[in-house]
This record gives sequence, structure tokens and C-alpha cells, in this order.
Amino acid sequence: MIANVLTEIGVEALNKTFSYKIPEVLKDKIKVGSRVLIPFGPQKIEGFVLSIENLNEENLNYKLKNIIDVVDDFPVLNEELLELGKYISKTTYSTLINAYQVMLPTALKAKEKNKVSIKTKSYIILNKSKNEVKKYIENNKRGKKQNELLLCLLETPKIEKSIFDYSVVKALIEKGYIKIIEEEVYRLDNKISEEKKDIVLTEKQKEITNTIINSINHNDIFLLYGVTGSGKTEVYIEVIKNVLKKGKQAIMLVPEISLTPQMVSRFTNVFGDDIAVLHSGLSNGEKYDEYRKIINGEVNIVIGARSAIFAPLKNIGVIIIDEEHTSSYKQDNHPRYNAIDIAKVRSKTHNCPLILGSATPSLESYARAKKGVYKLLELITRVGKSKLPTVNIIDMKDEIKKGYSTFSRELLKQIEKRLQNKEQIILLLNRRGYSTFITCKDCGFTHKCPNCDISLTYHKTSNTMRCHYCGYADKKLDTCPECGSHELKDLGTGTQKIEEELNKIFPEAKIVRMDVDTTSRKGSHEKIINDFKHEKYDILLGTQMIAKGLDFPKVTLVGVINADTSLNIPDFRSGERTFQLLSQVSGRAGRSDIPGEVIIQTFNPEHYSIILTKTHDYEAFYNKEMFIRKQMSYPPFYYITLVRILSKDYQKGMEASKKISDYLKKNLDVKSIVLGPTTSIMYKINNIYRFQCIIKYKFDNNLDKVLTKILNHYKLDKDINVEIDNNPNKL
DNA sequence: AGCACGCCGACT
DNA sequence: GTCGGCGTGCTC
Repeated sequence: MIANVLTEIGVEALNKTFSYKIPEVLKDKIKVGSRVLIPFGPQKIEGFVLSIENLNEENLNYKLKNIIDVVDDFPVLNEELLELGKYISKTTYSTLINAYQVMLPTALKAKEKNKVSIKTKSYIILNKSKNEVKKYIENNKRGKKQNELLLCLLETPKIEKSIFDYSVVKALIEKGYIKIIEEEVYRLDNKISEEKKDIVLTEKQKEITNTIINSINHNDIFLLYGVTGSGKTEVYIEVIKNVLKKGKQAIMLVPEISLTPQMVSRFTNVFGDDIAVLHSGLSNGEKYDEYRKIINGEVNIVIGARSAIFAPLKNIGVIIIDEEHTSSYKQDNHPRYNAIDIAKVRSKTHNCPLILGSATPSLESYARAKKGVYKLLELITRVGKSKLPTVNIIDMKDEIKKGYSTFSRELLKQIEKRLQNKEQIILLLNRRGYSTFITCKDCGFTHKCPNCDISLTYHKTSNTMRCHYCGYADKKLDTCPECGSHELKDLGTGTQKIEEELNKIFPEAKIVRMDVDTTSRKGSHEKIINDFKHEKYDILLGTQMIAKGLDFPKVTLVGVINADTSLNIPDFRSGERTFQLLSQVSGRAGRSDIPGEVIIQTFNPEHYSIILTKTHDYEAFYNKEMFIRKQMSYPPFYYITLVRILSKDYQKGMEASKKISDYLKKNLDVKSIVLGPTTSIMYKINNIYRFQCIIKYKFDNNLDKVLTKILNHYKLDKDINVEIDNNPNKL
């Protein structure tokens, strides 16, 4: 028997299988999908068995080595995942092994290093018959503790070793009355909360739920368009309940940042421990354990971020993707898969519905719903008495003239009012990345990273300038190296700076800041949210991470300090992103009976992405944005594929880019549009120059063939790297 | 990817 | 004379 093994090494040259003999002892253990240890040249590495054949090794012109061992006692890749990997590799132009690795938790990836152990707990059990033990207890007058232990064991078959003093345990082991056993345990214990609130659905929610339930055995795709606070989650829960009743399972994806314990507990309240949770906050061991719960068939619901779409459930009855417009469902490094695409494939295989939910659907999804490709379900009113908040747009050009740069007079007035009323405030600082860079007031010099085309970011705590991309760090400059001026100002407004200003204006207000700096420690994110919910603070100041899904009934004012930053990004989706962000964060206000208010500060008060948040008019935004997309031949009218060319040598990179662009223009469908080559927006990262070509197409039979040809040509070239990004998030 | 093999420069 | 630089080629 011969196994064809795909090695753990993720390079193009090794994107093929190698054959090994299966030794007799491993014959029953090795299956297709098994992870195995193999000799590979002078080293030992791991790989996956992709196929097994009954081949006679004598027919080959090279001699085969034996598989050393099988790593797990079950095939890590089941049939479905094996197929899915091929799909990913084909659609993202990545090696097959990289496609498989991305689907698995670290503990199960083929990799000779990073071993994650199964955690065990020690228990003691009886080693002799009950009668013998009883006899021993009767005769044992002095060993009080020993008797206590044995009596316990007569009642319950096993007890934790750590409960009794080891000297007692040891004595009994030596006498042969008890023995220690090791049992696997799961690191994460999703506690079931006490309060089990019954959910009462509104008529509309019921109607929608029924529509979905009726297609549990159909591969329908629903777009659930529900305004913030309209109760999409209740619909999800109800649908899942029904899916479980039919003996099927459910996957629910949520954006990473909304995977807060609060959200998870909403589900555990209903479904108890029938849930596995997968997100980046877990350790490798914890992820492994959650994953094993799925493999062992102990849970029927998986909730998680992007990669949870690969959860190896056997009988999926529904897949739900909440906040479907979120860009993080697409992985932005290799392999660049989109969880929504995977969900479509899997829902097809399992013949089950897929639900995409959002208050601000992506244009692509909404357009598909309008065309009838997706079934549109709408929840356009909020649950209960709460109403959508009133939105007030402030023109900062006027304010600046009057000397108010960070906070407008209106915002200050409203903050003051809420503080007096003991209501809570959320302030959103819309920044792009980190961005507190330093600029010379006299000559305009900005301190840039020497390796990357990026302004360095000022970190106050260490008084250094740092590059977000390559980790370069430098001391903060005191004088401008260009003109010698001392007028170096930090231009971007960071949360730290805003916090300081707020503290000066409202010294009595309790402010908590939430951004990458204050949430890097495990659980700190969680703590801030909890503290704010329990009104330990008056103002929550943060970046985009506070915009999504959080439910604070006491918040009546949401202020957006600078609505424009996301608008100024040179990307065709910047308008859409801005509208989504502003709508999302507005949705945090007035979630109970007290009406909420939103204040948006902007330098572009006339921009449609901003104006239309005032009326919460998604439909109008959609129409306006679609008009522009059509004019510009952007998605959803055209698909986009980005070809990125990377090289350490600017000249060589540029030449290759030109060649690629010419080749594309010559060989693609005449209706396809090829733009470029140009340098990418960040033209240099880590000393590697970046160029790009953009392909816009509606339907192109040649595309795959042409791209494969280009990739094959350059994989031998050590100076040039070519990457393909289908439907990129960023251009 | 990682490791061996191999062919040239500056060192105890 | 040898140690070690990294270019090249191979891995069932």
C-alpha cells in the first residue's frame, strides 16, 4: 500500500504529493486525510495523506521510503474539507497545503513544531473489588483520611486526585487499592448562565423566521436586512432552535470584535453547552479543545470568526453570517479566501440555507437580493419602544473658524447635558490605522519609515516613532531634519490626545478609552465593556471597535469626532465604508426608551455618505452609490481582480509589471478592462516595491488560464513575486 | 522550506 | 593550509 502525501512545506515547487510506503503496523491507522510523519530528504516533517493506492512499488523508478508514524488517531481532513481545500487553492491561487492549513486550528496543522497537547486531569479510581475495599476500611483503624477517601470512591466511581493529600493517595496506591487514571479535559468551559430569558418574537420576526425554517432543506441564500436594534439575533436564535429540533447543526459567523462574552452568553443562555466558540482570543490549546468538541460530535452549534466557517460539523442545517458587510470575512493574506464564498459552497454541499445579516448590507449583497439571487428579508423597525436616533451633522469648517478644532460647540453642549442627566456617551474617533504621525509645521516634512512607504506613528508611552508594517522604531525627532525647525507637530488626532482634552474640559467626567493600546491584554476589551455597561464610566472613547454590536441601554449620545478619515482613503469603497461605520455607530444610541442622539462632525457635510446617515436611508445610499459604481465600472457591476507584483528591485518590478499588463491586455476577453501597471498605494513595504494591475471584468473565460500562466512564469523568477487577489478588499 | 554539497575568499 | 560565505539543487 502506498500513500500519496502532501508535505507541510508551502512553496510552489512542492505543490504536489510524494509517495510513501505504508508499513504493516500502520495499515489500519492511516486513512485518506490522516496527518503523518514522514522522512523528507535529510529531515522529518509532517504531511497529509491525500490518497492511498494499492500500487506495486517495483514499477516505480525510484525507491519509496516508509511513513514513520501517524500523528492523530483520526483523519484530520474529512472528505468535505479535502474537497474544500482544492476549491480554496484553485480560487485563491495558493498552494494546496496552505489551503488545508488555513482550515485547521494550529494544533492540527501539519507542522513538526508547534505541538499542542491534550490537557488531562488526574482522577483516582478503585483498583480492587468493593468488598475487598470494605474489608480494608473495617480493619483500618488508624488511617482516618484513607478511609474517607475509600468511602468516597465507594459512592462515586472516580474523584479528582487533587482533592486528597498526595501522601494518602500514594499509600493506597502502594497497597494496590486505588490507581490513577488520566482523562482528557477541555480547557474552555462555557458556563451556562443562570438567567434563562424567554425570547418573545415580534410578528415580523416570526414571519421571517418561518420563511427561513421552511427552507431548511433547501440551499437558499437569504439577505436579512435589519436596522440596528431590530432584533436580528433573536431571529438567528429561533432559526437555530428549529434546526437543532430537526437533528441538524448550525454555524454562525460574527466579526471578531463582536465575539464578546456578552454575545456568546446570549447563545449559551439558550443553548447551554451545545456550543463551541472559536476566536482569536483563545490560546492554541483552547482552540484545539473547542475544535475537538466539534469533531467528537459533542456540540451542534459553532460560533466564531472567519475561520469557524471550516468547522467540521457533519450535518449542517443552517449557516448564518452576521454583519455580512464586514471586510474581515475576507482574509487579507494568503490564502485570500472569503468566508462568505466558503459558506456558499458548504451550504450547497449540505443543502441548507445561508443567512447573511446586516443593517448596512454590502452593495454586492443588496444588489444580488434585488436581482433575486438572494432572498431579501427586511426588519425595518426597532424592537420595542426604542426609535432610531436623531442625527445632527456639524460642519467643522465653521467651527474651526470660531476656534473649535476637536470638539464642536454643539457636541460639547450635548456631552455636558448627558453628564448632568447621568446618561452615557460614546465618542468615536474614526482613524485610519493608528495615525498619529508627526509633521513639520514649517516645511511639511513627515517622518517616514525608511523601509516602508508609511508615516511613522508616534507612541507616547515609549516616546518613539514606530512603523506599523515592519516594526521599525526610532527616537522621536526634536528638530526637523529638512529645515531645522523645532515646530514638529503631531497631526493625526489619537485617542490619547482626545482623552487628555476631554479630561481638561470635563474634569468631573469618568472617561474610558478603548483602542488597540488599551485592549492588547487578554480580557481587557471585555473588562472595559463590562465596566462601561455597569456605569463605572460616563464616556467611552474609542476607535472602530466600539461601533459594532454593543448594546448599552444608557447611552443616549454618540459623537463622531471626525467622520472624514475613512472618506479620504483612495478606494472605491470608501463611501460605502463610511456610511456603514456611521450607521453602525449611530445604532449604539437610544437602545432603550430614552431617545438617542448622534452628532457627526465633518468637513464634508454635503457628502452623500454622511448626509444619508441622518435619515438612516440605506436605500437612498444604495441608489446613489450604485449610480457611481456603474459610471466607474466598479463592483457590483464588474468583478475586480488585483494582480500585485513584488520586487526588491524597483526597475525589475516595473518592467515585469509592464510585461504582465501587456500580456493581460492581449489575452483577456476584449470586454475586460486592464488598468495599470501602477505602484500600489503603499509602494514600498519592508523594502519590497509593490506594483499592481487591476482587472475589471463581467465574465471572462480566459481569466483563470491567463493568471495561471503568469503565475507559472514568475514562480521560477527569484526577483519577482506575483500575487493574485480576487475581489480584493483594498485596491 | 531546509538542508547538503560545492566552490571561492580571509584568517588562527 | 582551513573555516565559512551563500549559490544551487533536491526532497518519494
